[in-house]
Amino acid sequence: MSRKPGSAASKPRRGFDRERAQWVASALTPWFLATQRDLSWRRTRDPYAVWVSEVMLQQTRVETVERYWSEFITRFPDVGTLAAAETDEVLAAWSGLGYYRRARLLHQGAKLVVAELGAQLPRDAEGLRRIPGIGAYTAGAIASIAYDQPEPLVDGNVARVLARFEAVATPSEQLATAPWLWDGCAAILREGSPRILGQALMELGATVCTPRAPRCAACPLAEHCRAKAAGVTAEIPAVRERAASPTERWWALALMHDDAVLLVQRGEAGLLARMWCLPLVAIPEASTVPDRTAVAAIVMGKLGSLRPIGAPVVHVFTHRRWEVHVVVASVRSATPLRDPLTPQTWLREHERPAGGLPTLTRKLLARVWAQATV
DNA sequence: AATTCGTGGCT
DNA sequence: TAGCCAAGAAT
Repeated sequence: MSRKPGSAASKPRRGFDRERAQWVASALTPWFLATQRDLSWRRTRDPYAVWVSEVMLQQTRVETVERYWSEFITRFPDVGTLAAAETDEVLAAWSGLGYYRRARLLHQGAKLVVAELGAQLPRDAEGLRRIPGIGAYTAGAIASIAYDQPEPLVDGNVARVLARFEAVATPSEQLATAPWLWDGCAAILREGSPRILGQALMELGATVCTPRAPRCAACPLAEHCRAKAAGVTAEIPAVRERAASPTERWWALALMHDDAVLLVQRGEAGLLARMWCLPLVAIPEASTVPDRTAVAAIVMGKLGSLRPIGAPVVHVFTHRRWEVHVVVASVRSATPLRDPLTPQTWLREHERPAGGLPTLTRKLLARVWAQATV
């Protein structure tokens, strides 16, 4: 067989032969059935509930999702209820989970399923893939877990497990889309119960074949693991260096009126989209004292003292670090903002807004109420 | 293809 | 402590 130099075919052979896939399936199945964690969403096969769990689990730890999933399912028990809900209700239920766009895409997806699919989730990955918020991984996860279909799913866990098992040093940023991984995963799922094997691959990556300090002594695949045999487990997958996240500095205005503080709803796009927050004013370079002119550009009426309180609240996002200095000022008007279109609400201590309240705002409010009672 | 999007726990 | 990283998707 002739092969063009440099083509994919000239690369070292990768992936699974049938025999190797069979062995993985036979080793993984009893291991998973004996050792799997008791997770809330594993007690249902309702495709909608599985869908919600998979979206919540995107880039989010199992322990965190355990605090949200049951309550969300209770509040929105089926796709119709979710589709009929207001965006702010959904964001309220998602508050603290992060990556809030997931909640909005899930909501959009529910609306699409109700409006166009008769409130029934597609059973195949291709159909699932067309729903907002469902990418290649989530489509495979729903198809395999909820419907027991041999549709491959490659998340960070599966990629790491299979890359190590085959000793393939694919760079981590390419793993999610590497065809040999998807083919290999599909080959394994075909050799047993996709519902069990898909979760087993992830469970192994999450609890045994961990990024650092993998517990190879407890691994059911260790016997035929090529990374272990070659002593290269620690080098797979290859990690890339990431740029340091810049620090941005803000004044957060705690505008007080009758023991209430003003919250504003952020814009529809970008960081913390549509979430409630204190009004923020960017702090110019080298500035240390609240700038009355900058505040007056946002707030109408006479401003009394602008009183900075406490040390700055530091909040770290994925690639941004915020240093937020809370500044308290009393206002006469109940509508103090210059922009009348900015959605606003007054909040007293122990109250919650009707909508999304991100962790950053919780931190800022804690600071406000702490000083208010002094 | 590289960026953008939260949060919390761990080392 | 400061970074690392987790059941990714969209653009």
